[in-house]
Amino acid sequence: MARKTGSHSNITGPLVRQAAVRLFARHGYAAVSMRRIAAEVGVQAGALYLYTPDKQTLLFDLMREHLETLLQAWEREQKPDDPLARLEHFCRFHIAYHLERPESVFIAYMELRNLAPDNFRIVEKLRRRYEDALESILADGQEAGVFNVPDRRLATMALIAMLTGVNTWYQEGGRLSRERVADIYWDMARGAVGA
Amino acid sequence: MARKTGSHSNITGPLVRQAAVRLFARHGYAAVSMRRIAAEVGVQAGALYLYTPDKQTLLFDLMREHLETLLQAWEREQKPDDPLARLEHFCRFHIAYHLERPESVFIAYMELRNLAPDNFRIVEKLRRRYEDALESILADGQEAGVFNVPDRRLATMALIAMLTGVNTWYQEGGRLSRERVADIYWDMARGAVGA
DNA sequence: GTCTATATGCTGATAGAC
DNA sequence: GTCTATCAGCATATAGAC
Repeated sequence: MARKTGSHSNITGPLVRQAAVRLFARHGYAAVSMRRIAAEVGVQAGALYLYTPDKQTLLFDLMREHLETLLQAWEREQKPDDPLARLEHFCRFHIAYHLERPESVFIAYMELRNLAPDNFRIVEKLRRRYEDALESILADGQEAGVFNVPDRRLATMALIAMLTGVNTWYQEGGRLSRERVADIYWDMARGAVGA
Repeated sequence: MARKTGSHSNITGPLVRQAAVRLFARHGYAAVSMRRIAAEVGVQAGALYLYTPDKQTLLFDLMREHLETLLQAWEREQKPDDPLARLEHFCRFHIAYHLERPESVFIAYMELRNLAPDNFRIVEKLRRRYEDALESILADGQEAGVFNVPDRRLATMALIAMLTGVNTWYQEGGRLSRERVADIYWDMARGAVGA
């Protein structure tokens, strides 16, 4: 059995990404130095470049991974047939998934302007794919006569903004449980699409 | 008549703030240097310190002024008596006001984490006053039996997130006019509160 | 795989000439 | 009111020892 004595490549790499997520979310990409990320991990700054070619790529990888994981999680979900039930399912999934990883969500929304143009295009395409998942639910419900949505694209953007907004104020152990929050938001979402 | 020949104190000051708004909105507070702001204005970096004691105060002043102007504008509005009409009025005011100054709105939402703690508290108090304006409309409508809102605070946050979200996708001269967007969003807001 | 040392350059802010 | 020059510090990234 080969044992990589003293080798931490499979440990330090994830630690670097975790530290970067925490620090980027708290202080912003531009305000966080590679030195600070290294200090959080417990290595020197130079060692970071074993795990990422540069700071920009580190940010891009975090955002891309976040969105790809989100899309995979959504695609794996068992979806109901009924449009109304599917919309409810989406709302509850969205809130639960986003409350579970607030730091990655925050970065994915706040650091878009710090992406290099090529990276920005890729990330935007992934985000659009997620938005389209909701939009197709609205389209089906509209066709079935269950929803009343004058503009599907606007309704999509409005609902996602509303649902993601939970992340800006929700506090663990606060006045309301996640379950209760999801109940209330689903109620408002249903009303918003005229169902 | 005293003429301040060569004096630009009443011109350069506003130019500095305008340049800071544009650059902070586009690249983020932490990513913009005082030198770059100065270059945008057409002066040297040292001259900026005639108009602001430091970079942090410049950011704080921009955010405070934005929120104070928003609050003043809202307080000056003629409000209808009927709760439903008042909610519609708030929705249309919010969208119109925010679409009119997207850069200041962006900064006020994105740069909170770059405020010094004392400044943060002041800005948060101003924001809360604006949120409370909506919350009191919801309270009145709930009492009058016009709305069906299980949690007023949540509904407030949900509606503001939905309405402000317009700023993230709206493009001047795009597919829809501001008027049409406001119509559609008001429709969704009304549905969300069960009216 | 991690370290120290270092290059190259930009940062916020100040001093003093004009 | 604006300029130039400058301080002290920190940035990203790389080179080479161990």
